[in-house]
Amino acid sequence: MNINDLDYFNQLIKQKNFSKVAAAFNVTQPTITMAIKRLEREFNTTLFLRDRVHNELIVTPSGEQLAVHVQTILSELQVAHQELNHLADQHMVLGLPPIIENYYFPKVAAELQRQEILENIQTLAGGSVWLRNALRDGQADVALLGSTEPLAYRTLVAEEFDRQPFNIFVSARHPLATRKRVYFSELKREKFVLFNSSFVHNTAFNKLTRRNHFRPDVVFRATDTHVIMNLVAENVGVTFLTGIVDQHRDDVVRLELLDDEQPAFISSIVTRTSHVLTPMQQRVIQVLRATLEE
Amino acid sequence: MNINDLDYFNQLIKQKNFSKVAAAFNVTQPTITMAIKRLEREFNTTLFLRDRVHNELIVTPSGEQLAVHVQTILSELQVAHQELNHLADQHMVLGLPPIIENYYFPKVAAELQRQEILENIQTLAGGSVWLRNALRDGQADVALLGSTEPLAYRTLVAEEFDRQPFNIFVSARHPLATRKRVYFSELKREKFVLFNSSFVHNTAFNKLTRRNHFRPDVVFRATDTHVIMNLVAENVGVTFLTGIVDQHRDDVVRLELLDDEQPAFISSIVTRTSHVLTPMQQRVIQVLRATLEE
DNA sequence: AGCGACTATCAATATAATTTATATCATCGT
DNA sequence: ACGATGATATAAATTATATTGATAGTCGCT
Repeated sequence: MNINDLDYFNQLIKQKNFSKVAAAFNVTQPTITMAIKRLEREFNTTLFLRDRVHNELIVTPSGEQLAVHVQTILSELQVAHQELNHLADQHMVLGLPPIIENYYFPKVAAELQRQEILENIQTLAGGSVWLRNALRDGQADVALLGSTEPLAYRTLVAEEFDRQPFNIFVSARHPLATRKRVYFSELKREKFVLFNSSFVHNTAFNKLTRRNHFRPDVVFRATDTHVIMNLVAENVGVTFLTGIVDQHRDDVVRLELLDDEQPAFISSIVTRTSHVLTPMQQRVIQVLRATLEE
Repeated sequence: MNINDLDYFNQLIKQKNFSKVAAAFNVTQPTITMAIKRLEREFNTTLFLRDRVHNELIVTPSGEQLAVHVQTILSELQVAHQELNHLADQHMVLGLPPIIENYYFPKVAAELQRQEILENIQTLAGGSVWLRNALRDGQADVALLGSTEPLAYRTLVAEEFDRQPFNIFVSARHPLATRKRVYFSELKREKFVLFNSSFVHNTAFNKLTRRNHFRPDVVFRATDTHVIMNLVAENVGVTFLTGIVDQHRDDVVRLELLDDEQPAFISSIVTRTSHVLTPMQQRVIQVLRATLEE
């Protein structure tokens, strides 16, 4: 059996049209016909019903079932390709969401540099949700991810290294600036400056607004903490961030939340279950652990 | 890329000898050489180091990494083959450990027969541990499994339908027969008649003996409840079983355990995550649910 | 009836895998 | 040092397999 046939099959499941699949792979239409025939013979079953009456291609239960396996086979191959590329180049790709890159990574980088392995690390930036997929697809080998629940995915191994409460940040000129702690419900009338939706902050924030039954007035969304903090300082709105962000400014005040059952910002070191760590990668992970879990 | 090449590669990882792999597949040795070359070109890397000095084949890190993926790919294909076979034959294979077959399945079978789908079900007997692997490898499509902990495996979905405490059964002539409840520690000096090690009962039993710091005197092990019960009735020893076993005899007395934190016999309906249920299979599972979860 | 959108069939051709035969390389025994 | 042995590699010939190009079949639509 040839991987090509699986590729063709996979596309046919999606496109449901032999000719279009052929075009997509730059081969002629009979090629696809033959490929599917080969698979049908190999598995001794019918995978598609060519319904000429309604002019549509119907996937049989066998076809549906095979499609599931073919998917994992193809993605497994894709991951293998990427992993072996990284191995050949002697580098590893470390996924880092901006917040973690800003507030945890400097410490790590210093140690990695001391051990002369920083040069072997390529970082990949992106929101935690996006990075989780990149990790699954083999684009990244290791990632530091934020989440509001402990990460539990089939294909990933996560090791929690920190858990931070979320805080509210307001301008020093804001009425709440004299407080140390607030209930989330006290923020019903506030304007918010927040991260955009690729950040876990939003999951947590949404949980809290839903629990407190209000629709927040979000006046701006950004992807950069400093932009958000500057807006907060200008009293454009208040924000919702972890305590780990920059606190070295006197024009912004941090307030703790008094609510019970607050969501937490959980940071984890995550790898694929299928990933075999090289000695270099093991050292990197050990540095991550040693530096982050303290 | 050809699946054959992956097969050859997989064997070579295990056997570390080109000629032997060739022999195993009934092909000539250059075939293997070429197959590995193709893979090395495809992945643009070296998979094996041919160490002629020490006359051994060394797997490179890339080789190790690829091996992991090749394994899952091949097993995925194997599962696909079996599943499609079952689909074509319009049957499903239901894994049943003997205890569950005896004490839960009769009810289920009656209902399945009423719905005329019993004929489509092939049962596969075996211990819960063995059946778990059979399910993973595609030999079974659905299984009812016993366990002492909730089942949580990457590739399997489990749905608990019952949880039973374990009980002690003694002969009516036994000194403890007048009691209703005992502590497990009171059984230190007893002789035991038990199931053999392919049953989860053992896991639970061992937990209790360890917790109570004693080495049980096991005088006999069997695979059949009735054999065990007959021996207990004859006062050969006492036994440790779930309460669901046959209680319609007056020569044996059931005692509950008074211990805190007792292990439980958890019964679950288990399927593969990758398995697509046909309408027939869905009906079967619905019958299982309806009959068992009540 | 004829056209358009699909899929199947088949002989010819192109591509790829396997075999057969032989070469290379390192080791071991004498 | 020499030849035998066990292992993998190489190259040409052979065999097997995939793809193409041309064409035919089927159905709906107008």
